[in-house]
Formats: sequence, C-alpha cells, structure tokens
Amino acid sequence: MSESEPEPNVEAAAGGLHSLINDRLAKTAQLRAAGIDPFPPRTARTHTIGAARAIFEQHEADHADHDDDPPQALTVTVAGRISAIRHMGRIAFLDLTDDSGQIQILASRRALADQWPLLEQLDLGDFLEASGPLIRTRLGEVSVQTDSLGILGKSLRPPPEKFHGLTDIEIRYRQRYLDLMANDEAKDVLRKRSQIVSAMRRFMDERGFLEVETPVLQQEAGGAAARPFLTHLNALDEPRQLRIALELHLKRLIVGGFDKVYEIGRVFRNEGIGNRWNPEFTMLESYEAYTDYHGVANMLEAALPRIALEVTGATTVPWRGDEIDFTAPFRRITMVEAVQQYVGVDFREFPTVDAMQGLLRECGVPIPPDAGWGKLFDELVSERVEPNLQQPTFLMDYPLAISPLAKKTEHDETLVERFELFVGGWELANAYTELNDPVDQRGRFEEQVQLKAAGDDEAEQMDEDFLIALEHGMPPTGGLGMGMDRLAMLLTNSPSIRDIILFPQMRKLED
RNA sequence: GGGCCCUUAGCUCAGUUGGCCAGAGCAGCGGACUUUUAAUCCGAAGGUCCUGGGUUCGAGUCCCAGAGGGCCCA
Repeated sequence: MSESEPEPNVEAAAGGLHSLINDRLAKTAQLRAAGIDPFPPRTARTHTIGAARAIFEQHEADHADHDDDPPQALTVTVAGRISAIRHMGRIAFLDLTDDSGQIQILASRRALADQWPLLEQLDLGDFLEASGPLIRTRLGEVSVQTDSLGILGKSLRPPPEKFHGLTDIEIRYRQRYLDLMANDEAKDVLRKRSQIVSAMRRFMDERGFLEVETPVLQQEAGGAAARPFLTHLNALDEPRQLRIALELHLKRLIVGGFDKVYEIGRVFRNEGIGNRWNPEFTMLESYEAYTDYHGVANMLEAALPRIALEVTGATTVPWRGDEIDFTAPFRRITMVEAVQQYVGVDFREFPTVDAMQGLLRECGVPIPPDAGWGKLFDELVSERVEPNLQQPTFLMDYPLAISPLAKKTEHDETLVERFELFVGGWELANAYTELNDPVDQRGRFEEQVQLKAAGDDEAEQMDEDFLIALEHGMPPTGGLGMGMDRLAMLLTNSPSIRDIILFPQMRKLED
C-alpha cells in the first residue's frame, strides 16, 4: 500500500499520446527513485518461455501416475514482454511473451511482499523477468507463481490494442516492429521467408555449389532489362550503378574455374512499386558448368518441392483460394506451343514489328508506343499466355530477340535455350543455356546498344570486361535466376510483396 | 500515369437527409476485488474529425485542391 503521490514534476496534460508517455516516464523515474534500474544490463533468466512450458508439461506427464505423491515444484526464471495485466486485488496475472511463446505470471502480494508495489510501475509492453515455481492454476493455465520480479526494460509508448491487433496497413509497413509485436500471422510469414531463403541455401550447398558475393556497385549494371539506381564513388570520383542482376559477374567465375557458384543477394531496379514489385528485392542466381537449361529445370524440380515441404509441411500449398502443386515433374511447354495453344498462331510467322503489331491489334492487346518486336512479343505473352500458367510450368525456348545472353537452339536460329518457370501466373525463375560464344555475345550486345540508342532505356549496355572474360573461354553452362520474394509470397499465400519484405519502400513522411 | 476506395481519441471502430456537447470498446488514470486469461464492476478524463480553401444560419458529413495509404488497370 505505498500510496506515494505521483511526482508533480511531470506536467500531466490530460489525455493524448503525450500524457500516456508522461505517465510511463513518471513510473520510470519512480523506479529510479526506489533504487531500481529500469534498464538493467542483463537478466537472470534460466529458461525461455517455451522451454519452461515444455519442462513443466514433461514433469506433469512423468508424475501423472502417482497422484498421491505430489511432485516437487520446478522453479524457473523467465523473461519477456508484458502482453497483458489482469489485476485482481491482492493478486495479479501478467502474460509474458518471448519469441518462444507466452506464459502467465501469477503475482500475489503475499508471495512478493516488498516487491508488490513494483506492479504499480509496470505497463503493457515493458520487459520483465519473473522467478518462482511452475504451477497450473485452477483453470488449467501453466503459470509462474512468482516470488521475485525484475524490470528488464521500460516501455515508454503504449503498444497496439491487444484484441484487434494492429490493422492499419501503413503503420504495419512503416513500423514493422509493431506489426510483429501485435500480429502473430505477420511474424509467422516473415519467419517463413527467412526459412525459405535458408532452405534454398542449404539445397545449393548440398549440391556442391559455392556461395559467393559479387559487387553491388558496378560501372555498368547489366544482366537484365531494367533501369539502374545511380550513385557516385567519391574515392575514385567515378559514377557507379547499383546492380540489377548477378549474372555477368557469376559467369566470370565460371570462366575462372568455379564450376558451381551461386549468390543470394539484393538487386535494385529503379522501377515501379506495386503488389509484386519492390525496388530492392532478393534474387538467387546460380551457374553450373557442364550442364544446360534442362539440367537447371531438373534442379528446380528437386529444390521447390523440398523447400515447400520443409517450410509449409506439404508440397501442395494454398494460393488465393486455389492450390499450387509443387510436386515434380512440372509441366513443360515450348513457347511456340504455348502461343499456338493460347493465341492460336505460330509467332514465327510474325517476324516483323508491323506483323507483330497487327497480331496484338487482332488480339485486342494494347500496343505500347515505340516498342520493338521483343517488347511487343513480351506484351502478347504477358497478356495471353502467362495468366494461364497457374501450376508450375516451364515455358521453354524463347525468341532470340528478347534473350541477349542465352545460346541459340540447334534447330532454330531465332530461338534460344531459355525457360521461364511460371507459377500462379507469375514468372518465378528464368534460366538459360548460357551463351559462351564471345563473338555471338558481342553481336548481341551491339544490337542492345542500338536498341538503347533508339530509346529503349532497359536495354543492355556493352560490357567489354565481360566479353574479354568470355574470350578466355567458358564451358557450356546452365544458369538460373529466381526471385526469392515471389517464392516467399507463393509459399506463404501472401498477395503483396510488402508482406514478405520486412521493411518495404515507402514514401517519406513530411513533418 | 488513369480509375475507385480509405484517413474520426494511443489502438480498433461507430457517427442517419448537413442540426447544435462527436460516441463506444481496448489501453491509460482513480476506486473495489486472492485463480483471472478479450477478467468483471464503479468513476473521472482523453479529439488539429489527415491538411488547406469553399458552399451554408450551421460541415466529421457537401464541393474543390493537396498529403499519405490501399485496390484495380496501363
């Protein structure tokens, strides 16, 4: 009953966020005045909350037979964030949460004695440690019947509301820690994303791939059709671009004699923001010497079901009210067959810009201005073919015109050995039999340079250094690029990329 | 870039055809309570109704512009 008057030094503006913060600041000061450090450097925790529950339940099971002989109590010290407080007069129940779970603390005036008044300085969101025997309450709740409490970290701001959680989507993205605190599902999805990346890495390591790191800052960002971010390297007083792909450096390593390499890394594309696009995202790229794109396809058929199984517990996962079955083998269809099936023509009979424009017009597909043949073809496929590819499907043998880094097929010089893997109507992965003929590659770059000059700002740039590497000789190689973010979306049934990126890009707030 | 929608207390939300003091629950504050768990009960508080203009006797509500966010389309 320590009715100490609140210190009048804190001006309590009645109500509002500031008064809530002031209340908590006042409690922090009261703790200090009582000789208690509100932010001590360490805890005497003996068990995580999950571990404490586990040993207690095991203990109960071990003694289930002889109920005439009450087991000796297990004593623990647990630590966590206060997620609920229920005062009941001379006792109080507190819920403590850590990353392993939640447990109830039963605090009574009798057991706490001198420490009982400490409860008045505690708020939702504070970190607390509690020591005492593990018990089960009358209603069956595993609890720590605490005889000793310690504050571990005072919280100065009120947490989100406990029942509805935090639903404001903007705050969930801008202040992700509040989302994680309040919404178990959000935490679960983001944990799974981490597990997906980790499972992918394990798969590659087990296959004998060497994980490497290549430069983010590049003189000429290449390897994909995208606009780069621009920056400046002060030490050399030279411009740099943030990478848009990992490809060209990883292939240099194949030239150097690392026969299986991969990188899981952030790439940056200065383009739109949307449901499936964040300006920075995570790609896996791998290159394997002495295989081709069929070998890469086989590898994906091994990797994806295994990762799905490891992370979700099944090879079939729910997706937007439907199901996606990652069980191998995946459907394989050539681009020629797919366009034949879904558009009804052989696209090779439309080899000119005019012809392709005519085809789009016929199909009712909007024609982008100043588009070359490749862009037009891409529009057609995006509109008419890709949405049909819901279950995992390898779309094989792309036109040369939109594939400047892939080797031509043996039977048709206008096609390349390239596939994209579509799942849920989205491109998930992209793979080639890599072009290792340096003369052919130089010619392809020259065509790209012409496209760029003609106004295509996503075209590749000449990369002389890469060409010199190729001129030293590169073995036949199968290469892969896969969007880890999209994979995470598919495996967690998340319709927005912002749900599987911890801190998505948002507009700056003016204040 | 175009269309539609959202923004009210720290959080989650009501708010009628424009009408007089803008409400509730949670959290916070004061009080009761020794087995609660969305505890319960009593009490007193808490507001830049996103911002700026406008219409009107009167605007959270209607109109215009802007900011931030979401969804769909390109």
